[in-house]
Amino acid sequence: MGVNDRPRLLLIDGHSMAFRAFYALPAENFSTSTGQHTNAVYGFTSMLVNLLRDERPTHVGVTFDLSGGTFRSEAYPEYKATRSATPPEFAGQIQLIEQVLDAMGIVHASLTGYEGDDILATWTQQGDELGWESLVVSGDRDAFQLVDSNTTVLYPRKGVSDLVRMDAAAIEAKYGVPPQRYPELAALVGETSDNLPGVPGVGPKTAAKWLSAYGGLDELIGNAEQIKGKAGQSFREHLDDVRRNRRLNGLVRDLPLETAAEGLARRPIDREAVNELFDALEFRGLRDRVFATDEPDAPADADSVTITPVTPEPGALGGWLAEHARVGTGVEASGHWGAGTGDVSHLALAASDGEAARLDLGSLSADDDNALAAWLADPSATKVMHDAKGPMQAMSARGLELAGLVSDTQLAAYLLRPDQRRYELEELVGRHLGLTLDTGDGAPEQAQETLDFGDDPDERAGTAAMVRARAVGQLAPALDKALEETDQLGLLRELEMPLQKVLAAMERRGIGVDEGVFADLHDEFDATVQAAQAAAFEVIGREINLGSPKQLQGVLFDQLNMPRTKRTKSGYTTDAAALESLYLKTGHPFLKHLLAHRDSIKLRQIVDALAKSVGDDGRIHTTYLQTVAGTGRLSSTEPNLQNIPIRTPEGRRIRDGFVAAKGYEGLMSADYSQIEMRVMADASGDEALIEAFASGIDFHTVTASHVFGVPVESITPDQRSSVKQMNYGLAYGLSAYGLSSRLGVPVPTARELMEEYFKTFGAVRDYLADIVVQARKQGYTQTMMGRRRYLPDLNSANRQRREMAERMALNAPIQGTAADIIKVAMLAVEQALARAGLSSRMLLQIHDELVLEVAPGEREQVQDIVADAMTHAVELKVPLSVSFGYGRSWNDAAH
DNA sequence: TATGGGACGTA
DNA sequence: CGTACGTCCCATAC
Repeated sequence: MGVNDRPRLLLIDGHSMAFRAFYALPAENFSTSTGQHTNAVYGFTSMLVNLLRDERPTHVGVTFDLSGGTFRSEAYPEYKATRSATPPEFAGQIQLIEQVLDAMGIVHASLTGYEGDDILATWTQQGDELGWESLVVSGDRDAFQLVDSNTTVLYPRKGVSDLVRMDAAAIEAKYGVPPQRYPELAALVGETSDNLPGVPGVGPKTAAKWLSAYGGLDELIGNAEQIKGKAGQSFREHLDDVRRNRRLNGLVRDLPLETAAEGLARRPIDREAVNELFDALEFRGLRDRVFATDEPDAPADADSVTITPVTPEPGALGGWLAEHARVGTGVEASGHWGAGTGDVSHLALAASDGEAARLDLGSLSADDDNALAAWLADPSATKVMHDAKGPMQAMSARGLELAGLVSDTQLAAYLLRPDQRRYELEELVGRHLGLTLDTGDGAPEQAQETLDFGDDPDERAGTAAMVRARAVGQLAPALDKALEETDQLGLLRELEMPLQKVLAAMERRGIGVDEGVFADLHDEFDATVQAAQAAAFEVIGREINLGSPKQLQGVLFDQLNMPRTKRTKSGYTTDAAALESLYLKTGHPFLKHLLAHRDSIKLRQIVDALAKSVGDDGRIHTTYLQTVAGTGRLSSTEPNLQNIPIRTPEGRRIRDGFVAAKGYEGLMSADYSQIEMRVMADASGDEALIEAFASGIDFHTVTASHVFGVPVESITPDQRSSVKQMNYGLAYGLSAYGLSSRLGVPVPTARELMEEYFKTFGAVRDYLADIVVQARKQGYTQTMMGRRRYLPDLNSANRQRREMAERMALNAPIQGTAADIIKVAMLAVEQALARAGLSSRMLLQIHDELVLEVAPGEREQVQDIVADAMTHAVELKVPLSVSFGYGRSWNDAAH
């Protein structure tokens, strides 16, 4: 339990500590992207975590005040009446703190008519009666009256982390009275913050002297006449105030509470809830500190993942695999991987019967080596892994083929909760199996009971790897079940698992580059950067860092006195749109040079990053992330090949650097036309929209013709452009305000356009509205293929968060269905190319586009295959249309 | 030395 | 005051 066996009660005055945290941390530095301030939540939680870590309480309770009066304000309306209104940044943070406490399994309480302090006092009293030790954390000095030999107050000296221990001796030393007399002293002196005036001319020193001399307040009052001097006179004149103060500052110790002290025992943290909440609060570092408080005392009722380690004799591996590793074997690879390659040094295998082996791939006998390779390649010997794509690359680089991988627990966990930031095996095992994962480096006394991790670091790593392999093996069926229950098992097995293999292949292939192009572009962009910078310096007569928003603001708004732009968290924006508008207003040449500098330096940076990422094989190998996008999209990293410039002519030239390499004849680009609008047409069943797609006429023109009620031929470029913005904005929850700022027209004009649009495509409006209604009711959105996204904020009391969630809800099924569709198409392309025996291959996916490297003479066949795969990936109420481009480089393949 | 914000590239 | 991402740089806190 702790150093002694006595239960230890930690009681926190929630409001007072939340306020301290609020003023200790700058609100402007703590807010979510939705605008909710979180400084008090962060500070409070951080303090709580430190207390749990340092004080090791067995029981924890937090109290809050309720708005509205208490028996004190009832008796004395002026009580706390001078307190200024809570700052708007504090709004909502108490509720968030309560959510944090709920997720952490900590009881919190409040009671109508009473203050949080009264609840603290009641719990302390109960603890006292049970012979427990209490720690009361409060920034309110009234709490000092609770101090006795069992109870210590932790009083914040500065901020929320610097808490001073106020025990009886400390209070006596500071105030000259024992703790139980502290409220008597306070009654004499008064408490400004509570608006309780004391006796004028009487400070803590005099008050302490009197109380000591007479032995208490009652005795002092009884002898009021005897007190000499001005102070004595003042005291006699303010006796009623003193009596009132004493009545009000006495804490109530016998409240009828829902949860008594015994009910405050620490409970395990709800990791899922913490993750979800901290995701929403955009807390990162704090999460692990919170989880760390869960560990030390938790394993009591949490079993560990266990294994029976075995070491097959040389030559006996085949036999062991045949006997034990038949189905559902957990596999954990050790090694390194990335950029489409890697190496694996060890494999830990955990059979479903609990036997586990760890194999050093460098020292296997020839027989065992063959047996392992055959087992890995055997599709009927099913395996499960966690985050398998990297290890797949590493195995592949060793010439090992992996077949029969039936689940990846990271992918499965992603489908269950796509908005999670991390999918660590430890957490999944805790959440879905209620087990802990002993890794051998923590809680050794626990581990010893089940497993001997040994002293040798290699041996410990080996045991940990086998445990992880076993954990994966146990986790997979649990996740399967959860996916089954949400109708997403097919997504895992038929879509994400096969796609993982395809992505691995694409990463391995990489894309060919012409490094000379990048070198030339670097020089060219660099020259522009230098020229623009020199010109900019010339204009303002000094040299600054043009990349520093702060220095830029100094030049624009102080030196040049330009009108202020839109506010950011720390100053005024200097983004391109703002600079453009400043240029329109002022015509100042500095802005022109600055914008040119921005453009060129960004392009140079992109080119340099690409040049640096070219591998030894002269190709760039991105890594696709399959579990990060909340909607089901892929993302691309190191380098990100999904954001290579295309909009400007200069940027587009970077695509000249991506080329078909030796043995291939060209790059083919295939992209879906307006796939999201087609998804919307299908999902909404809107006849006009379906008809628009069926007509075969340019989509934006034909929708514009519907909206404006004029023939296609008379649609002006402006009209087409407006409706195009509208078409694109629809899937994002565009508002009239947003549309107006994009079109550069007044809000009413934008609103009219929207109304006209929805009059024309009424079913689209109904569909979009229904998505939100359904999602709010169910708690999640769904794509055509059943991919879910949970959006708890749809029911948030915070309008900003709620509306943000509504836009996410609108977008998720549309973007997500488009993502599902291209994933299906990718599987079909990969399979059809292989089946046709072609050497051409798929290299990149950019959300609605596929890039392929085409072998000589295969162009036509490849295009047919890709067209068929993409257009028939799914059957919609409208045709899926794909446009193709072809050329030596990615730029030449534009269409 | 890590972290967050601002800015900006893509679909 | 449309969604979904990743990366760079600077400024700030540690």
